[in-house]
Order: sequence, then structure tokens, then C-alpha cells
Amino acid sequence: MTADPQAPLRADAQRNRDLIIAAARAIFTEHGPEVPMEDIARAAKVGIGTLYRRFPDRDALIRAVAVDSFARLLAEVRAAAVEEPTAWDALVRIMHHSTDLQLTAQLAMLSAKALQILKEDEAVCEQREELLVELERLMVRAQAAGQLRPDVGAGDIAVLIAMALRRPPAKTPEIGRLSTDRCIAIMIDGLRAHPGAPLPGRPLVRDDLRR
Amino acid sequence: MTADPQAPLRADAQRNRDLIIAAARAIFTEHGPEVPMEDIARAAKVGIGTLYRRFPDRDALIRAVAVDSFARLLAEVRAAAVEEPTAWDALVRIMHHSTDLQLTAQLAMLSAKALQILKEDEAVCEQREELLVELERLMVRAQAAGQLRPDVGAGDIAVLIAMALRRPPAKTPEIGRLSTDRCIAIMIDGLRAHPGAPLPGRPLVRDDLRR
DNA sequence: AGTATGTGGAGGTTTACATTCCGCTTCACT
DNA sequence: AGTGAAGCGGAATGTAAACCTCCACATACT
Repeated sequence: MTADPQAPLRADAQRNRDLIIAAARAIFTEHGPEVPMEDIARAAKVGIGTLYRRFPDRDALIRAVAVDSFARLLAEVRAAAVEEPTAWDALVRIMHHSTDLQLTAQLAMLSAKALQILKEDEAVCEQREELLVELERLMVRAQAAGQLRPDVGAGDIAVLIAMALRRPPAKTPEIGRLSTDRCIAIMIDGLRAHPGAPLPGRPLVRDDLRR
Repeated sequence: MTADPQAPLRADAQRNRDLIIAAARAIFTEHGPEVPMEDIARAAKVGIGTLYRRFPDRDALIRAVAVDSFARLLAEVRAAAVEEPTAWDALVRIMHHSTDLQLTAQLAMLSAKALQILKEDEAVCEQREELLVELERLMVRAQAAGQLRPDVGAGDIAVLIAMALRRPPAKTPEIGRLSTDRCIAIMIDGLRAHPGAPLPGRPLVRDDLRR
């Protein structure tokens, strides 16, 4: 029932549905996917009943948000790949600026619960695969150009991102943002070609992330 | 009532107390400080009643574990500072090998709840301060020796560590460990002197972490 | 204007966790 | 080896929070 196109929604209902997804996106990004349904309804300025009619349970909502967020991120990645002068610049841009990235990583890698749900969703899995393919393509290009260190795989980047974007509670929001930015910048410097020390083990690749 | 030395515990009681702390340490490290008390009791092979007699509530337990974990970490840091040939090596050793580091970071930076509790504990705050002083000392040495990039502060490292050590759930424990190791190695390379790009903002220092 | 569709949110139900309590066990001391 | 104090386990109870249903009322579409 995630998307049920055979009965087009009434205009107000469609509007509410969008509001709910937007609110869920914001709240999931901030507090993870296990916040009470009521909070989401409140943020969307909608009654709980409405939320439940549109998404019969939390899983459905998570799936819908994930589809949305993955699609946005994919678009962002493709845009960066085309618009930036080099693959490396595209990677840097994505890592630094994407909030969809944050949500996606959170859903796909940090919450065991969400992972479980998404793993069983055909559409999401496909999107995910596309995303990783796109990422790998960028990385190969950046490695060929000698900008990205050769001993990392897409899995490494994914892990790095997932870690970096789990922002710890900070003194103030500004410090929180600053610390995330700096952290990512340090990671990026660690990803440049000709770094100090060879990495342990072997590169993590796409398949290492599948669970 | 965390430590009540006026009535020395019976031998078996003392043993159980130690078991409980050890179990709590393991479980907190793995799953954060909000796991059900019952899980901790089970892991310690002890009845819930016992747990509650020794630690009247979760806060007391968290405090006790924190004191223990901070002390261990401080010892580890000092040992590394003395035993390793350079300050840089000491930093690397600590980042790579310390599980107490993981727990400490988790308690001190990632869980809002734990933070709240610890912030109000005199002893813990002092330990924390000592720890950061020691870290800063190492960093200054490593920067003076030209090994650590000059534009980072102790706060940056603390944030980095807290992020890195929040291990996402992985396909297998081996992959989990590998990904953490690689992630840390990448961060370390990003921390070396003469990296690619200057970091944004200003160094995060000790005080930025106080909340 | 009439009807199908959508809405809000009060409240019953479920769940999960914290905490207490007390009959039985183990220790420590003589 | 006997005895009382200290300790133990875990079933039972309390409690808070989140889930989700339901229905009188509202809104959109034709």
C-alpha cells in the first residue's frame, strides 16, 4: 500500500501525504526512524488518524520515505557527476552538502530496524544498487585520475559517510554543524591519493554492505 | 550509594558487583547505555534483584561504569604516551586499539541521557578533564614534531573518535571490525600534517565539548 | 446539493521496562 | 557444624509510552 495509484487521491489528501513525507524526512534525519508516529503527525500538522490511513504502519512510512530519499540522493549524485569538473570534486561536493545523503545513510546503514524493512523492499533495493553503482563509477574515475587513493572501495566510502553523518549531540547547533564539516573534511583528506599509510585489510566493496 | 565503603561487601557480593560492571561495560559498548536492566543482569549471570541491590537505579550503574571506563582509558593514554617512540605513534595506537575509548566516547558524547547523568557527577567530570588535558598534551607534541596537522584541536579528535567508534551493524562481525579499522586508518591519514586542504572554521577545542 | 472521500484526536489495548518483595541460599565467624 | 546476617533470584506488580481503531464531523468533487 506504499503507493496505490489505482485510486488517485483527492487533492487535499495528496497534499497531506506530501506533508507527512516531508515531515518524516526531517524528523528521521534528526532523530532516526524510531520516533513516535505521533511526533511525525504533529510535525506534519496532521492528525494521527490521517497518518495511519495513508501509511498503515511505520514500515510503510519508512519505505515511502526511503524511496523518496534515495531518489533525491541519486539525482544529486548524478547532478554532481555531470556538473563538477572532476569526479573527485563531485565526491567532495556530495559528501559535504547532501542532507539526503545523511538520511539515506541513516536509513540504509545505521538503524537495524530500518535496514530490515528496506532489505525486503524490491524497489528500494534496486535504487540502492543504482546508487552504489553510480558511486563506484565516480570512484573509479577519481582513482584513474589519481585523485582518490586506490585502496578504497565504495563500501569504505559508504561506511565513512554513515559514520560521519551521525551527528553527536553538541553544545550548540553551530558547533554541531562545524564539527560535522570538519570531520568530513578530515576524512576527505584521508581519502586523497598518496596518503600516509596503506589501509589494513582489503577495500570494502559494494557486496560487503549487503546483509 | 555508588560506592559505600563503610560496610565492606561480602566476598561473593563483591565478585558479583565486579561481574555486573564488566557485563555492563560490554553491553553498553555494544548497544549503548539504554539497554534494559534485565539484559545486563542476564549477561552478568546475576538476578535482577542483585543488580538493584548494588545499584539502586540505572544512573548509579552508568556512573560506576563511567568511572571505571574513564580510569582505564586514562591509564591507557598515559601508557601509550610513555611507551611509544613519538606522540604521533601514541595517538595512532590509542585510536586503533582502545575499546575503552569506544565506551568512553559513547558515554561521554553520543548518548544524551548518559551525558546528562555524567555531567552532574563531580568525579567523572574531573576524570574527563584530565583525559582531555592528556590528549591535548599529546597533540601539541605531535604538532610540534610536524606529524599531526596543526589546524586540529582536541575537540576535533574527540568528535572523530566518537563518530568512528559507533560501529554500524555489519554483515558479519569481521566486516564490522574491518570497516572500523579502515575508517580509523583513513581518518588518521586525514590527520597527518601537510594534508590536501585546509579545514573549515576553526579548531574545536576542549571547551567546545562541554555542554 | 449530494455523496464519496478525508480528517482529527480521544481513548482502549498492547508492550516493554523498571522496580519491589520475600522465601531460600551462602557466607563468615565461633 | 551451627547460627545469624548478608546476599540471592526471579515472579509479580506497577507504570509509562507508543500503537492503532473508530466515528462524528469536515471537505472536495461532480
